[in-house]
Amino acid sequence: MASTGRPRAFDRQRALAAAMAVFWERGYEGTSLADLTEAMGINRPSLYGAFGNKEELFAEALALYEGIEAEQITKALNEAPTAREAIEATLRYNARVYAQDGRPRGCMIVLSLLVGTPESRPVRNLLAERRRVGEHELRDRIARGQAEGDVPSSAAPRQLAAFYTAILQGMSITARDGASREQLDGIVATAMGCWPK
Amino acid sequence: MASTGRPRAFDRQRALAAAMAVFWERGYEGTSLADLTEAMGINRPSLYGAFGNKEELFAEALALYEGIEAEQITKALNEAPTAREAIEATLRYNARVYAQDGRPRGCMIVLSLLVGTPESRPVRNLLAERRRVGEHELRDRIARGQAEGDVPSSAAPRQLAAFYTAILQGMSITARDGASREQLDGIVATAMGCWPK
DNA sequence: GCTGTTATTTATCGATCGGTACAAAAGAGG
DNA sequence: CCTCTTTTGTACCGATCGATAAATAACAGC
Repeated sequence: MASTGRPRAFDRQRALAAAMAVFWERGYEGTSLADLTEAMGINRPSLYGAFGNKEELFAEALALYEGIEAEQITKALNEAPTAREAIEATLRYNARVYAQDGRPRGCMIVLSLLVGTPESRPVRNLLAERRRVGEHELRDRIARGQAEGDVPSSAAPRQLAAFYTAILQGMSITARDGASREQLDGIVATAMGCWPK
Repeated sequence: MASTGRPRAFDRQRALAAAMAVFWERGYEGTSLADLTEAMGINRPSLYGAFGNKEELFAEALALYEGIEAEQITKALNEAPTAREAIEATLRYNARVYAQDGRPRGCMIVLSLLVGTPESRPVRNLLAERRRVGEHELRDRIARGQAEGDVPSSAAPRQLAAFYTAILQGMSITARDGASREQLDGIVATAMGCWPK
């Protein structure tokens, strides 16, 4: 309801997308306010006025990232007829985008901040929580497959989800280390060999 | 041959071990010179005199870390009679130490610095190289198993090594996120299901 | 045109960053 | 004792960190 006042001179969403790209590439602690304002094309007070502070801007950039990625992941998870195909499609999709040109390699949620200063603890917690949610989505899909009969009743959805989550995290690091899509696909192929029979 | 001059008043190896602990816990960029000197119990000029600078100190701390870990890993890899047992022993060992109390969780080589500023690129390259070496050791052990006949000739050592490396990296993140040894062992158990038959 | 509100630019703020200059101190060799 | 060498503690360097104060500019409503 802020129809009054001087109108914002920049596209808030474009600026946010630029911030997301920098955080994704350099991580939370590796990104300075100077990096952000330069990439976003705005001055510091404009950033603070529109986004609060560095931490809030990161949280919003992360939400944008998830919003962009969620569509395809959700599609891969839900549209496949069996849990196994759903998990494999999710892994294959990530193998593709993690090594894609024109964007930072690997997953922003996994790579942005794993260790750091006590001051950045809230950001680490935020990211850990998002990882936990992702793992839960895998688990729910596997449990659904079990309920629908395409996953053996002897399988342990929680354990399988933890395993495929670890694989996705390892793939993010491997992608940052320069692995090609083919190499990531090789990891996916091997990982799918663990599916319960 | 520096028998002359004022003798060093601190234990260099103890100070290095303290630096290693801080780098391991907070990562390279998350650790400040103030953090280091406080943990090491020395003043700044002593640190620079004994270790060069932050980057060289990190490299030496990393070498110490590898030296400590290498013994058990090498033992696990070489003493098992088959490649499968060797890989599983390595994974089990890491599952145990990653979640062990009294030390930072996860692997220092994996977690210390994955993304960051352009200035820290040399450190990232150093860590990526160490990860590559670790992967190569797994590969060599699998290839040896193939030569010795306990691994199917149809198996792909390179692909298997990439897979188990990804698992170890994912386990490091999972451990940092608070996973118990039992949870990590569950991942190991699932991952061993991918072993070629 | 005037008022109220918000965004803009410029110029900082105090704190911390990694890294050192300098002089006093502690040993070895003479 | 004196000299040489290295380490020590103190105090500080310029640069950068995240974040703001203050003044000006651009709009809406009246």
